[in-house]
Amino acid sequence: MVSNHSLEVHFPEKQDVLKSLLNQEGLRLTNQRQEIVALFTTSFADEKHLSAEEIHHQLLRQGQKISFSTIYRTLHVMVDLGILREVELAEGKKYYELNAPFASQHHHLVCVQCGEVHEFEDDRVIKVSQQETHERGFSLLNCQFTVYGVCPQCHNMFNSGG
Amino acid sequence: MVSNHSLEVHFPEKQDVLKSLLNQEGLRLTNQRQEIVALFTTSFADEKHLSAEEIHHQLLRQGQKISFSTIYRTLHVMVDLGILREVELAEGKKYYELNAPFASQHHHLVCVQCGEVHEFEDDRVIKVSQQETHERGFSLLNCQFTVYGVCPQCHNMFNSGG
DNA sequence: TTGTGTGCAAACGGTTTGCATCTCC
DNA sequence: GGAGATGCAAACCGTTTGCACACAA
Repeated sequence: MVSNHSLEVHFPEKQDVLKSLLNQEGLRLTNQRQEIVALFTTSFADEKHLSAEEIHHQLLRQGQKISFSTIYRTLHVMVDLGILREVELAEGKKYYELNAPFASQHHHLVCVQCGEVHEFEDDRVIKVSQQETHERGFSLLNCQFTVYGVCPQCHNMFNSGG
Repeated sequence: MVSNHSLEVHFPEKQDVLKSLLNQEGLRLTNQRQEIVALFTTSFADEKHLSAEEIHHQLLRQGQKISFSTIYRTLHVMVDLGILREVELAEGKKYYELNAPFASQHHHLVCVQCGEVHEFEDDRVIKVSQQETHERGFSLLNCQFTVYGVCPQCHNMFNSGG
């Protein structure tokens, strides 16, 4: 059987990019910051929209001890650097995801029953943003488009399960 | 000079609609509920996106004494009845506005500096929502599209004021 | 008259902050 | 060595809730 060692390398170039982005602002690359960002950049992470609590939970499971203050402070730093962006998916808590150009410009379709989140891209959304801001003389910073509905699985549950 | 008495009538038919919507559900029309909904329906209200705190403030200024618990409970009732809907405009607090069909389907352009909110309509946004939900078998409940930018006035302030 | 609505105050949950200690540059 | 980062615990702030009293139907 072939060694899967290559799957386990730590992609040092990613850490270098992160380090120089931080150092440019007089900030430092710490273990905690690395681990938090890694949750968003590892190719095996299928859930890329993370709340502070989910980050805490995942790092604890990996054996990393980290405080909520550090998580919140790191998330702010990453948003300021443009590495992450905040998204509104559910009520009462904030979610974070990789920001463009580190990830594609996309929007979200959320099932209000099970919380499942789909991403999608559509140029029309960007065009409407550009048109509206241009017409009113605004500069465009950001836009959030979130569609709420019920997914097929949850539909079936209600229809068959009573 | 002509009396402006007609401007001051209380549009009793609006209260009747509200009362029957409530009574259908076994709920009651109280003074507090009337006053809260009136903030959204009076034609002179130029700021139609209100938070619980703004509602509290405006009613106090009108000499109405009301508690936050009543405001929050009323907002929930009105959302359940479909009269109001929640919108995400700023961080950390919820805003409410008249819901369709009591108001038009629209979206928001927000200045992140001064908080000014513009409403706009665009069929493309609804079409994208319908297309995405249809493609994935979701039912469409709701969508929120919010564009963030800087308005011309705030631009000028930064450019000229230093 | 009775069940719904209100106000008060306390609880709640996610987030922020002050401070002592630690660590990256 | 010194500025910046961390962890802890307490504070914070918008929101929710339990309970006694008030009021619409």
